[in-house]
Amino acid sequence: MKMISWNVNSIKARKEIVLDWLESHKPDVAFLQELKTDGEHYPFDEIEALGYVSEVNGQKGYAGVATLVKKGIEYTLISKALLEEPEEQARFVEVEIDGIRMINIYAPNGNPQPSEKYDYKLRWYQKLEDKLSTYMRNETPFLIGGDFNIIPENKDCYDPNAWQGDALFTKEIRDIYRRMINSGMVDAFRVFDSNALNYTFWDYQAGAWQRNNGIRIDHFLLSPYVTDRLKGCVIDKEPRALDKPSDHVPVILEIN
DNA sequence: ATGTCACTCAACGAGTGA
Repeated sequence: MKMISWNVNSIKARKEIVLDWLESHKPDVAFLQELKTDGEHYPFDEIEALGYVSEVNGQKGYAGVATLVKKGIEYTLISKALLEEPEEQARFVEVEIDGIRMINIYAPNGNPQPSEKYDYKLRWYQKLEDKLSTYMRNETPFLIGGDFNIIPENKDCYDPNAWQGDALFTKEIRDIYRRMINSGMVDAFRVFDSNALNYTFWDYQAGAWQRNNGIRIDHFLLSPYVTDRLKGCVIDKEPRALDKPSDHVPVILEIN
């Protein structure tokens, strides 16, 4: 099974790029983030024409996530809310396929730090940790993918000094990621490329892409059951070089 | 050279978020 995670930074602005990419790569499941629409501009019809059902958790102009499942694959919608119902920010979709919980997240950015937004990020991640530790304790097979807005380690950014004090790189935030790893979840990308300087995001500003001044903040974490079935995990940098690109690129996960 | 982009609201630019 081929899965992808991609922060598209507006599905309306990125529609053609995303449709073209889906058509050529044909993932079975796609996690999209930062749709920036409540559904009015979500291309349900075009995506269905490519052979996908969309589970959209959207909101107007901000955040928003969608999980696309190829038609013919049986799935169950588990939830579109992490915190409580109804949720004020659309950042979560959970489905189950073949006994595996599949969680699509767009974690809060949290900048500036400190601020109310940073506190919200901490509260949001506390809820996520609670959910995932329950799954680990119960040995529920799961994977979680998306824009974590966490730079896990120094090697996950071009210039660690430039990110000091940023809400993506405080010790407090990196500790959240480390706790998830220490509890037994596996960072799928690092299984195959343990020291590579590969990024998933390059800022639009200051020629960040041309200078390869990027960060790795889009991840797939796997429970032990899913780790045993891991075949591959790669970052596709190609879409970042297109005209009018997203500032993030897709991460591709393959599991048996 | 903080060198960008996409959104909303009520306009034809300012403010916000990333």
